[in-house]
Amino acid sequence: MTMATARSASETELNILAVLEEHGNRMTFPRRELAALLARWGGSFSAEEVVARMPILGRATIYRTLRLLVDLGILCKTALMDGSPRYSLDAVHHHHHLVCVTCGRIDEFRHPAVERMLRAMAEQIGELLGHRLELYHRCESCRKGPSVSLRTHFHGARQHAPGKAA
Amino acid sequence: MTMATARSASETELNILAVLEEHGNRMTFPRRELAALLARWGGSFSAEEVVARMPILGRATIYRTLRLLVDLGILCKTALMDGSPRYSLDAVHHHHHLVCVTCGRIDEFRHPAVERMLRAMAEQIGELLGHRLELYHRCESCRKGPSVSLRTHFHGARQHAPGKAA
DNA sequence: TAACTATTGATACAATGTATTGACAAGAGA
DNA sequence: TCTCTTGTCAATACATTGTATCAATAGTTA
Repeated sequence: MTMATARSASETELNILAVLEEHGNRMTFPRRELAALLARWGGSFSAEEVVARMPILGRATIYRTLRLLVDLGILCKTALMDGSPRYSLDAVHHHHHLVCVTCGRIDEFRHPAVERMLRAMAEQIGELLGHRLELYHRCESCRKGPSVSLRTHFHGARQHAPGKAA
Repeated sequence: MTMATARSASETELNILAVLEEHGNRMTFPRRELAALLARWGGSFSAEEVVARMPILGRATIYRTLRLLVDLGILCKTALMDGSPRYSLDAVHHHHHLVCVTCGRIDEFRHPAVERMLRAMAEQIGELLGHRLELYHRCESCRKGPSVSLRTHFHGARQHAPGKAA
């Protein structure tokens, strides 16, 4: 299984700014601030967590910028098992997600078995326009240590539950 | 690829009521009404669409009942490519989803390639607690006829787009 | 039938965004 | 360098998709 390799925060920050510029976006104060913040973040985050850490910026600006970064392929928008959205840096270009149900940690991975499956399905379907694959587990530190839960209350409907899936 | 086989609406309705009862739930007016409605629906639907067609019932009741039915494995909650939730009847017990990006039609399927992939990943990860797999395409009728779009405006972030995925 | 309790409906609120709009500032051209 | 155009911002209102609360009610059982 190929896992994403880390990049330094400042390198990531410069990369974000570069991609923004390449696509003809202006280099504004909010975008610089957000690039710096997200590059340093480490792990996954919700939009509101970013809002809380950047009270100088307007909420709408933050949501707009997150969407822009997702569109540019800089961020990934993934769902926890309960469906609530999380953002994370997109290190590898095409990949899938390994999401910890306890702490919300999101790892990117590539695996031949997944690629094989997608090729097989594309052939069956004829026109595969996109896909969504998330695997839920408990990460190493959550399996050991006293698990720090991500949120008090998990709401919404779960996806395929333990007994049904895998 | 194994596709789900249809069941008659009244048969489905009785099945919903039976499962509800088996789990010690009371047979109330809203539940009977919703069982009848959903059994006849055909295709996928949003919670608000159900609310609109059942103005006699309270919104909270409808959301509560949908969640109950998802928990009981009668309904599936799936996401469109833009992330917006859709409900559909769960015909096969363990399955995956083929979602039409144009009309929102959701088909269930099972495929050995997917099962193989899940087994391989479970072995790698050690503890696979759940997964989410959706494949996006355009269904047969949307590929032919003048496509009737599901909603005017698609908002939110897309998942892996054509160029990136598959 | 009475009593017990799950369920309902109304309402408020939470999470996660998008649309609108007037103000402003970044960057292009003179 | 100055101005002008236009993208961008912040504020705000609103949309979508739910959940929490709580008094009233209706299913179920004794």
